[in-house]
Order: sequence, then C-alpha cells, then structure tokens
Amino acid sequence: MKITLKDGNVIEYSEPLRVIDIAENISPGLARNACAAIVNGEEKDLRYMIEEDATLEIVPFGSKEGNHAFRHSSAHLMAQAVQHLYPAAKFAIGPAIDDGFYYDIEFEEPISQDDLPKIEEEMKRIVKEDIPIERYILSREEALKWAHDEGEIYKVELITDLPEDAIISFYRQGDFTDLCAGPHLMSTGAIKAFKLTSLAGAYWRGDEKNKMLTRIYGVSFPKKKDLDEYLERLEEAKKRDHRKLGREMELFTFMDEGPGFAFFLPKGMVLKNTLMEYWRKVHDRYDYKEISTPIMLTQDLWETSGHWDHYRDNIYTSVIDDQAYAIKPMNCPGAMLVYGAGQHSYRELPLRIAEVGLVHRHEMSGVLHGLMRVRAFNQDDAHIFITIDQIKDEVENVIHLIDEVYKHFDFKYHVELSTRPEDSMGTDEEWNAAISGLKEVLEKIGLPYEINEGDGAFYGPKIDFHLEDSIGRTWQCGTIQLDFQMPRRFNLEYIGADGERHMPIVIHRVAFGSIERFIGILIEHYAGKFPFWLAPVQVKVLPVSRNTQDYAQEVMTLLRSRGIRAEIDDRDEKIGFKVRSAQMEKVPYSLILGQREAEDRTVSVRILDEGEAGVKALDVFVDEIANQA
RNA sequence: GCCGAAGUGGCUCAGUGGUAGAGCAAUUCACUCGUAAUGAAUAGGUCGUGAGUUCAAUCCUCACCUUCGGCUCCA
Repeated sequence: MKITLKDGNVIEYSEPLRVIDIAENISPGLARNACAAIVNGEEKDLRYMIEEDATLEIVPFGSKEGNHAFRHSSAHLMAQAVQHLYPAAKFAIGPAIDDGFYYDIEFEEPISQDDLPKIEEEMKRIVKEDIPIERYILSREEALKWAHDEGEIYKVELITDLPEDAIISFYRQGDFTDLCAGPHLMSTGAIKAFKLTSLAGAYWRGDEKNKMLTRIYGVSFPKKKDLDEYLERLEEAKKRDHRKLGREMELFTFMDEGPGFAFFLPKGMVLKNTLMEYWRKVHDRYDYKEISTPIMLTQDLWETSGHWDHYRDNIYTSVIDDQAYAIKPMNCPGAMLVYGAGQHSYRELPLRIAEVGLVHRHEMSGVLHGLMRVRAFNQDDAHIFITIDQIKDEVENVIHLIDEVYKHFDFKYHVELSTRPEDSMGTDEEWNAAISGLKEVLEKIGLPYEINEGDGAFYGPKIDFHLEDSIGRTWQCGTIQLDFQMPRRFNLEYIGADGERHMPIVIHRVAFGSIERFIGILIEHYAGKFPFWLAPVQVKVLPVSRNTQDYAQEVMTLLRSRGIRAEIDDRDEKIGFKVRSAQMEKVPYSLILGQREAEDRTVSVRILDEGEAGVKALDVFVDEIANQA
C-alpha cells in the first residue's frame, strides 16, 4: 500500500500498519510528538490500522487536531483520578475545549476547590505509571450493558442517543474505561504538565431543566514550559481586566443600588465622548443621519414589532396613565416609526439613520460581568432603508465602515454568518434570499467567513464581526442584519421611479456593538494604555519644584488652549514621585519642568513605557502633539 | 435563574466568640527636590443587610443583597 504524506512524499509498505508504526518508521521523534492523525481527511487514532492506500498527516501537539486528542486524553486522565478518589462519581461528558478540557461529573457529596490538588496528585501518579490506552468496540447491547453495570446513567443516555449506524468505541486505561469516539494518545505518560483550573456547575446537556453536575476545568500540555507560559498569559489577562483597570483609572464603577448598570466617572466619560466623537466623524463621512428616539414606548409598539413575542423575558415594563409601556431593549421600532412618519422617495435611498440608543435588557443576574455584560448599554445602531437592488452595495458599504473602524484600533477580526434561529418570523424563501444575498457579498469582497447555524436575529440573518484583541481573545462586536420583517410590520414604503409604492428593506447594523462593552474591550486590548487621541489625560505637567510652578501652569494653559487634555501635578513632592504616579496613571506624555526648561522655554518629555525622550522647545512640542490629537 | 466561592476603612489584604489591624491612598506639617515611592503626625470602619444562637457575634446558624468563577443567554 502507498501512504501519501502531507509533504507529498509517498512511502510504500507491504503490509497493513498502525499509524504509530508508520510514524515510528518515518522518525522516532515524530512518533514521540504525535498526538493523532488525519487519514484520508478524517481524524483518527494513532492506533488506527491503515490497510490500503491513504493520505496521512500525523499531527503533533500544537495542531488543532493534536491538541484535541491531547486534551481529550487529559480529560480521561482526570476522570480516572476522580474515579479512584470518588468511586461513586458518575461521569457525563468530558470533551477537549480550545484552551484545555473539562469533565462533567455527578458527585455524591459536593466537592470544592480545595479538593482539586488531591485529584491533581492522583493524576500525576497515573501519568507516572504510563498506562497504555486501548481502544475497543462494542455492540449497542454490550455497550448498554456495560453502562448499566457500571451505574453510568449518563452514558446510558449517550449510548441510547447515538445514531443507528454509529460505531460505539471505548477507551480503556488500566482500571478506567470510558465511552468515547476518540482519538486518544497512546498512553497516559505523555501528559506531563497539567493543572485543574476551576470548578463550576453545569447542567446536564446544557439544559437548565436538567440536573446540575459539577464541571472540573483543566489545562494540559506536553511540557511544563508550555503550562507556565499559559499560566502567565492568564496572569496577563488578569492584569488587563477592565474591571480592575476601570477602578484603578477611575473610569467607571458599579453600585449595589443598580446591579448591572454602569456608572461612568469623569475620566470614563472623556473616553466615551472621545470615542463617540470619532464615531460621529466616520459616520458623517459615510453619509449617516443621526436621530434619538425615546427610551420608553407603548407596549403595543413592541407587539407590532414582534419583540413582545420574541424578546419579552428581557424587557422591563412600566405603566403610565393605565397604559402599558416597555423600556426599549432595541432601537429598531423607534427608527421604524421615524421612517414611517414621513414620505420617502427612491431617490433618498439608501437612507442611513443612525442612533446611539440607550437600551435596557433584563439579563439574568448570574451573567453580569463588568462592562462586558450589563443591563443597560448604548448601541451604536443604524437602520438603513434600501431598495431590494441596493442590498449588496450597501452591505458592502457597511462592511467597509466596520473594517475601517476596527483597523483604527489595531484589531484583527473574522466574520461569521448566522442563519435562521428556531424562534423567528418570516418565510423560508425570504430567509434563504437574505442569507444568499449576504453570502454573495462576502464572497464578492473575498472576506472569509464561517457559518453559525441558527444564530441569526429573530427577524433576519446576520453577519457578525468577531474582533481579536492584543492577547488573542475574540469578542463579538459588529453585526449587520438584513430584515424584511420590520418594514412589513410597520407598513413602510417609498415611492419608486414608477410612481408606485414599494416596501423598503432594512439593514440593522452596529460597529462597536455596545459602547460599554467596546470600552471594556479597549481597556483590556490596550491594558489601560490608551493611544494618545483616546487617553483621558494626555499630558501630565510636572514642575520639579515650587520655583517652576508658574512656568508649568503656563505650559498647561497653552496645552489646554490647543485642545489637549493636560493636568498639572503641583503637589510638594519629589519629581521621582510625580513621575512614578504619572506613569502609574498611564498618561502618555509627562513633561518634566525644572529651572533649565523654564529659562529656555523648553519641555523635557517622558513617554509612557519608553522613558525620557529628550528636551524640546515648548512650541515645537505643542505643535507636534496637537497634530496627533 | 442555577451550581460553587467570597464580602473587614477609598484600594489591596491580615485577624479574633469578649465591639478590629497593616500597607498604599487621603489630610496636615516640614523639606523645594531633575525622570518609578522624602519624613513625621492625623483622621477614617455600627467588619454587605436582616434575623437567630449566646452572658457576649465581625467570627457560629439561616435568609436576603452584591461580587467573583462557570452553566445558560447575549451587544
């Protein structure tokens, strides 16, 4: 048989061989690092027997498939340890995830964080024993019998739900056996470095009606160094946590009096206003008009829009003069009313109506998370009214706008196309037309995308923008949604070239998404060290002593007159102290002003994280910096 | 909402069944200083809220609130 490797080389063998043997044959190093294999495009085990011509890629840790196998085996390793320590534990599912693995387990007695080291110790012991992992197959009856005999009620359910023709495979390592599709490593010895990171509740099958199981999360790596690096990255993320920086930098806060409702402090407001100033400039250039609609509107309106049916659980309500009102969870109905209030000609379209609207949504208490997940936030919304022929051009136009905005913050991003959810309005034809329209645009401009099945809005499909921050995490921010439903429900129309009434189509879109969340992301992306134009305080003026305070005051007044956000630190402290405190406040520029500078009318510049940047003439520095802003 | 953990001066955190401490920050005073912490003094807390156990609760019990890690949901 001929084996075609990834690099195109072909090796011939006279008899069937396992993947691991072929790897060994190619090089012992390859075999040592191998985690799994891709045979004819399918993920397989290293113990998979190749019997005829095939393409073969042997994947090490570091590849997606390799990591998957490694982490999955780690989950089994943990399960084995748990079984040793808690024989009564029942196992549900234990998959690999992007950063590690978890296993959902039902314990007789609840366990706590303090029990994790004990489990880690047992895992270490099992790793040291280097127990071979074996794979075998059972018939459905045999598999069910095993699960019943073991009392593994969750496995019984899993086996029962497997499709008719499924191959039911098991993996055994010593005294531990688990139902599993694999692939897995060859033995437990490879899992050299791991850590159980957290403990959490998780519903069986993710359904809140089901029993809550205990989920243990862990990470694992072939080398200790990799684990250390991973833990360092976690530390870095912790340092950048916007909740911590937001407090330290006095940007925003939360109070018990309004859980999930952010309070913006003066410096946070500067940030927010600066951000919105930029946003308005961009949107003006792209020919958007801005409106503002009420936060509270009658309940009837939300019944008309469909929100009452589809979004009721999240809507806050109130009563005014015996009339039921809803506090808006979205801006669209307001925009529909504005459009509907006047007559429109096809000549006006595309009509781009933006609204930075404050929406309120009742989120479950357990999901609140700093600025990332709140109960009231501003959406940088816009509703674009177009004819059916304008869909592609306009979607493309919006994509360009969003692209421009993200690049401005040095974000990379990828897009996903979300299709029809279960709970939705409209006909299949409309949905299919809308989805294929969006696909065409993405393909036309060559933007790669993934499909996110069933994740669209209830009124139409959407393109979601997931941006990637400076430490590699992704966040969903922008979306573009195509909507045939709202225009119909609100009887919107425009007069066409033919003099007849036609129904426009609406594009809903946001670029930042939620201003609050975007600010949270920016804080973490920049680790609080905002670019000059965005920094709440841009320049800190530091007189060396009392003697140079007048000059420092003059410099600050000049900076402010040029629109630069400057503050003076005229405390009676040593210059080292003031420098340190300016650096800790993460102010981009510090100006050290002593006797020499005052006499020569210069400034000694210090740049955040870069240190001393030389002495410059005052007016030269001010000109330079005013251009940056 | 559910599972688990936590809540002590502005911040970070000690601590004890007999009504509380440190560092930083703040305030005042002295020093007037050249690129990441000058020194001293002062002030500041009904220990998340409410009930219970106890002679006595910040500490033990219960309920609630908030926060944190997840589930689920989402911008």
